[in-house]
Amino acid sequence: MPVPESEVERRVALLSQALRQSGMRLTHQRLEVAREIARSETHPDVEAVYRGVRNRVPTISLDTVYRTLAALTELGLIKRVSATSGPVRYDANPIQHHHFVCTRCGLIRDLYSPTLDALEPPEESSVFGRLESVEVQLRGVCEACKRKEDDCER
Amino acid sequence: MPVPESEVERRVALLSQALRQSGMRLTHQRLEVAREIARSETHPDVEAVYRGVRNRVPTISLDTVYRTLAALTELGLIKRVSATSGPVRYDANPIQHHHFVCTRCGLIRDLYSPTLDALEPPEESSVFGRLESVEVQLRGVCEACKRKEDDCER
DNA sequence: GTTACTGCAAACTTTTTGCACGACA
DNA sequence: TGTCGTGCAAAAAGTTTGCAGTAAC
Repeated sequence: MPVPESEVERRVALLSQALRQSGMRLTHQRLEVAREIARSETHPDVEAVYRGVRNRVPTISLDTVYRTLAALTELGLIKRVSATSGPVRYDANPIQHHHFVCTRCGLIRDLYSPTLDALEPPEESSVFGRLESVEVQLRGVCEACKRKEDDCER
Repeated sequence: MPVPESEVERRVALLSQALRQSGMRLTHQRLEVAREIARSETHPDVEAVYRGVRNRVPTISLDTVYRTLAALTELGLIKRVSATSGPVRYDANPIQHHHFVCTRCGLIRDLYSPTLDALEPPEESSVFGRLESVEVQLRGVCEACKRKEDDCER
């Protein structure tokens, strides 16, 4: 089931307005990238967005899609599904735990919480397939990055 | 605070035993990669594991570290922190929601749940920094991949 | 008319793969 | 001894950057 056209346009309007307000120019390319991602339900990667937009803007470059998605993410208008960018990172801690992830620098800290461990996945999630684990990700800005932000504002 | 040496050795023993049981050979390189990741608290990427192991096995190659970590992940002994590997994927759905992620094929499905939305992050998580969002990730094997597995077992 | 944005090309980073030699069981 | 694993090298995949022309405001 696709996102209804009215909802798509509502999202595009939000994205457009936010781009404007942040001082960025609302170019044809950015508008169409925004429309493509607003319409998507499949959590596309950059390449997939590029393919979609090219149907309407055949001359757009992959770089522009990268730059636009990065800008929208920076403004908090869209999100990366994986919390961190860059290389894959591993975790060998076999004890049940959760993560705090800094969206600025990628810092990851373990979080132990019996309350979170006890979390019951909703009934309906079984339609997706066989569940193997539940992980809660707290996303935010770590202390170090907070200090850096404060320093810059002075 | 480092992982206590006794806990490290316990984890290494678990990893070694599991490697053996799966029919893989327990080489010097694999043992040291296992030790390095068991000891780590920082959710290292492949490069960082490589640097650590090289102190003890100067001739090990980066490829071997890649292959060993991939094998340990495949066996479910360690986990990637980001649910999916491969290119970064985006989400433009502004409505609060959570994700089901297939650990085999990377499929991501949105999950709406007022119960999960209402989740209160534990008090102590505020020491990490400023919290901005909470996302619950259900990980497992999607219906399509389950079918593929069943087909192979016949 | 300015200034920011785009497309192109090249560079860089991260990850994967083919192959011959060496090591584990 | 046979087979699996390793290191090397090269390639592939994903992402970033500098620059000159172009378009938004």
